[in-house]
Parts: sequence; structure tokens; C-alpha cells
Amino acid sequence: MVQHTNGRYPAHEIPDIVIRRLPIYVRTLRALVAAGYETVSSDDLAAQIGVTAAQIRRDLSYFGKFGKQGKGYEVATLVSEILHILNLDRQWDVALCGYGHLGQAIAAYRGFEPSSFRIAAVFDREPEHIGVMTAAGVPVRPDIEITSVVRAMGIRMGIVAVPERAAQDVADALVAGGVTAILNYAPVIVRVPEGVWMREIDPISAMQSMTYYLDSHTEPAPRVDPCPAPIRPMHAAGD
Amino acid sequence: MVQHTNGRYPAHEIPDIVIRRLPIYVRTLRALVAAGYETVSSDDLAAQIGVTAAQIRRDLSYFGKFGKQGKGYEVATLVSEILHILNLDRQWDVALCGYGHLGQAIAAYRGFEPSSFRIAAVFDREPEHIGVMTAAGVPVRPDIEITSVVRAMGIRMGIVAVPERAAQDVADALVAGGVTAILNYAPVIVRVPEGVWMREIDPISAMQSMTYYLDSHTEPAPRVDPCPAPIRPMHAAGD
DNA sequence: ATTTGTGAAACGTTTCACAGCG
DNA sequence: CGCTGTGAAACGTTTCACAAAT
Repeated sequence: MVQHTNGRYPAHEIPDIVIRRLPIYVRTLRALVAAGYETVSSDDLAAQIGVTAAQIRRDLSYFGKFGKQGKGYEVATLVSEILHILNLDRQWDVALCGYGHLGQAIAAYRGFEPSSFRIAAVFDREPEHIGVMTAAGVPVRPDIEITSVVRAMGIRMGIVAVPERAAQDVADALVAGGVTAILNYAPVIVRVPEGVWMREIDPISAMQSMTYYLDSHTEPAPRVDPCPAPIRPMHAAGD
Repeated sequence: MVQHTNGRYPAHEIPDIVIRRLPIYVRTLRALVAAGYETVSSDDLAAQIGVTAAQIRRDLSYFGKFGKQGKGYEVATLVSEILHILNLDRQWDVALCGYGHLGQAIAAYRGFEPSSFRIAAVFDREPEHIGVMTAAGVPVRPDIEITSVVRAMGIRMGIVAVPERAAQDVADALVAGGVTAILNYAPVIVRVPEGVWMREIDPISAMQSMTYYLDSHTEPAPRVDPCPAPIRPMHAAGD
């Protein structure tokens, strides 16, 4: 019942593109906390991220008023607020499907826990992987158990890291077990029912779109200086 | 000199979002070729991909006229046309930076060659990785050689698969060597000079944005039937 | 003085709808 | 008749610019 809209914007009207930017705000704000900042203006935060200050203010305004005029935003508080908006003030169990090279890299990645996720179940098709333990102590189970285990554990999110020919079946099994959010690494369009969220991780497409801008007959652009300034520790700020 | 615009749309006016969709069109069209299709209408292609037919027609219209009224598009020809537009009718050497779990998974992935890419150089910081050969026979070199090797090999694209604290340095080294397109897997904002293209692979952000839609207190949505139809082999199409 | 939150304008993208071609 | 290519309209997103708050 505790919804994060403050009455003005029904949740279903908030653009998804705004939602997708919030994790970047969290990440950057956390870096600012680590650097010793207590408050930040939308201008400074925007400079860090490489977007406009107006965009940050507009994005946040969908959810409430978090800043103070003349002062900016209290960094630690804003992190908590956004984490709450995103339902990240709890941990989410995730089912990892596929324990090949990619799946093993995902299982070994130390970035999930601090991001509110836990690889709670792992599945694979290959007999030689079954029964293996991940570094976190999760056993690899046969893929035929996806639906039943996901359902029994109440898992709501899945990662598809299997070859493209298996991706649709694996996604169907996840959905059958009650999963409503899927991160898909397979280079194929996976169809899911209404009400199931899906995000694609598609490095090949990303690379194939960048080659458009790489003229085959031209040498690299001339060297320019590196860019805007990175976060500096608070204590170094003097003038 | 052989540019892919046919005179009406200068390349610099074509929206990047259109460019980013072209690889999906290629992938889907190739699946249609494999299923025995010779022509396809924008309606059918749109249904396969899950977008509107108007969007496909508009996207393609930026580059020329590839269809025939009353007939649709010749599938094999359209694949070639789009590959040409994207500069994918050649192979691109790519520098992989980082040979940890993720880098090893990337190096082992068999999807690059058919997508016009080749992992041509691999770099890592850890002494125990240096000198190791990838499955494709590429030696892992120390990261201090990134700039010189990339420059010597004429490499134009790089993949950053190192921990976030090293990502900026590695990207700088790539750019110093002449790289102008970077795929970044590190969960940090990497700053690059004007003229360098960058795409982010950010699974954690993708997951953190999906949790917004997973109400913490609600059980999974009721079961619905699986969706639109997948590609069927031509020979099965009868009615 | 500084900075937020937000109407209104500007800009970008998608969809409609249909003339015209095969 | 079926389907493309595309003006024009609709829709979505970003930016401007400023009143109000401290």
C-alpha cells in the first residue's frame, strides 16, 4: 500500500525511460557519498552523469520534492528515496538460467549483492554442470526444474544466459514458475505474456550499430583532451 | 566515397535510434532467410520483431527504397543492404580489455565472427593472465601495451571488461591508440572525447529498473497464453 | 545569491492514413 | 488488390526560463 508516488503522478503514467535512469542516479549519488559529499545540486549531479540539470529535476519531480532551494539535494537521503521508489530497499532473489561461460561469469560477479540482488538458484541443461556449486554455494540444477524451483522459492526475476535456441523455452519455464521480470542475454527476440517485463542485453547489436559511425576508409579522429571533470573528494575542494 | 545515403538524408541527420534498430532487422531477416522466406512484407517483419510496420518502413526510408509495392522486401537483398549501411560488409578487429570471468566469456563467445567482428587483441592487468592464449589463439598481453598494440594493429573498436576502478584508464588507453568506438561493461560512467562512440552494457541497471514494476507485496500476475507466433518454416505455411 | 520545481515551448519519434505503384 | 514510401498529425521527451523558496 505504501506507493512511492505522492499523489500527483499515478505510477502507470511515469515514463519507463525515467525509471531506467534512476539506477544511474543512485550509482552516481553513492559515489558522491563515498567522496564525502553531503549535498549536491542538480547542476553538479548532471555534470557528473553527463546529462542536463533540468532532466534530473524533471525526473525526480515525478516522484516528489526531494531538494531544497538554494541548497540542492541531501545526497544520502536522495539515495534512500530512489532505492525506495525502485523497490530496492530489500533483496531480490534471482534465477540464473545457463551456466556456460557467460552464466559462470554472472554467477561469479560480486556486483549483485550491493545492488539488492542475489543469485538464489542456477540452472543448466548440461549433465556435467549439474550439481556443481557456485562460489556463493548455490548448486546448479537441471533446467527441467526451473518452473518448480522458481515457484517454490517465490522467485520473481530471472536471467536468461543460454544459447539462443534454448532462450524461448527457458523464458517460458521461468514465466510458468511466476517470474515477471527477465534479463535476456540471448541474441533472439523472446516473447513473453502481458505483464512480464523484459530487458535485453545485446552487445553484438550495440557493436553493430557503432560501426555505422566508423567510416571504413577513414583514420581515427584527431586527439582531443579527455573531457569534463570526474568526482573529486570533498576534502580537496578548496576554492 | 561510397556512402549509403541516396542523397535525400545526410548521414548526420539520421537518428541514432534508427541506427540502433538496424542490427535487429538484420538478425530477424537472417532468421527468415534460414526459414526459407524469399520476400517479406513490413507487416510480417514487424510482427516477428514486435514493432509496427510503419516504423520499419520509416526506418528503411532514411536510406533508400528497398521494397516493391504489392510484394514486400526481398529478404536476402535487404540483409545485404543493411549490412552495407552499417559498414558490416567487412570484418572489424576488436580489442578486448579485461580477461577476468567476463572477459573470458566474451573471448569464448562464438557469436562475434558471424557478426563481422574478431577479437584481435586481448589485454589484462594480472600477471598470471599474461601470455595465456584464448581459444581463438590470441595471446593475452599486459594492459600497458593497449595503446601501442591497438595503434599498430589499426584497431578501431574496443571492449572494456575490467573492474570499474580501471575502466577510465583502459578507455583512455584505447582512445590514445586510435579507438573511436567502445563497448563498456564497467558499471561506471566513462568519459571519452568528442568523436568517440560509446555504448553501455549495464545489466545491473536493467535489473534495478525492472524491480520498480515488481510490487514487493504482490504475487506474480495470473497466467496468460504465451503470445504472438514465432517464425514458421516457409514449407509449413499452407493457408 | 542560489537552486528547486514546473508551466510552456521546443524538439524528437512514432503512428496514421493514403496516394501511387506493381 | 496488396503493399510501399511518406506527408501530416499525434504523441513522447527534453529543455527553457522563471516564480518561489531559503
